[in-house]
Amino acid sequence: MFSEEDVLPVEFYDNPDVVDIAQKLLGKVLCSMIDGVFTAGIISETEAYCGRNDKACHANNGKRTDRTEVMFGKPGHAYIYLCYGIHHLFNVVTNRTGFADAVLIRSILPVDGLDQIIERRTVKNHVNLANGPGKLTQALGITTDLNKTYLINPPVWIENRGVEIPSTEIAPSKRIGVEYAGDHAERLWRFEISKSLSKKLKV
DNA sequence: TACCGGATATCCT
DNA sequence: GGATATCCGGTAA
Repeated sequence: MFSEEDVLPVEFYDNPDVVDIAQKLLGKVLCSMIDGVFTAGIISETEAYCGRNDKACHANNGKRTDRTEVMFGKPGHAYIYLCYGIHHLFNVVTNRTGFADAVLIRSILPVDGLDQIIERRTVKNHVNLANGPGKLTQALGITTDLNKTYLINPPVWIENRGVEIPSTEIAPSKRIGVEYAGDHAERLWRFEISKSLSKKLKV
């Protein structure tokens, strides 16, 4: 359920270092309350996208379009867009107004509403329910309808439940699917909780 | 108007 | 493990 006490405040997102935020989001809990159904999962994989000098970012170097406009707005809002015409991908807008930084959530470990998550995910395999950017939005019932929503209250918000991820348990790597970004694709701006710790956090 | 993408399920060895 | 069909909105021409 939504808790004023645990929700991440906007100050968390109002930070000029998006790579730092991408790491700090690991261990936090992405929550949704949709059609009266509460579901949530521990964020276990993220990617940082910077609005300046980052060819992998949709809003790179002031590229303002209808789609990217939300990234130039206030931190703590959701940037959700359709990928491959099928998948709804969820990002958190960070940094102050005018700076189009965002963190893509790539994977969560389901912790609340497992039955509803299984119901939403129309697949036979119930093992890897939310280990992908398109899978986790389906698991939590998040669609592009929720683009631009403010993530400090329902229907979608992020909580700090006190799970600390030591830096030694964070594995950096290259971002996925951004080959078109040339040399910027080489940056290690993808962050995952180590396999061993993920296992312990799994419900 | 035309191309292509911050991906995934399923089937195959 | 690897290959493959799949969907449609954004973007630039």
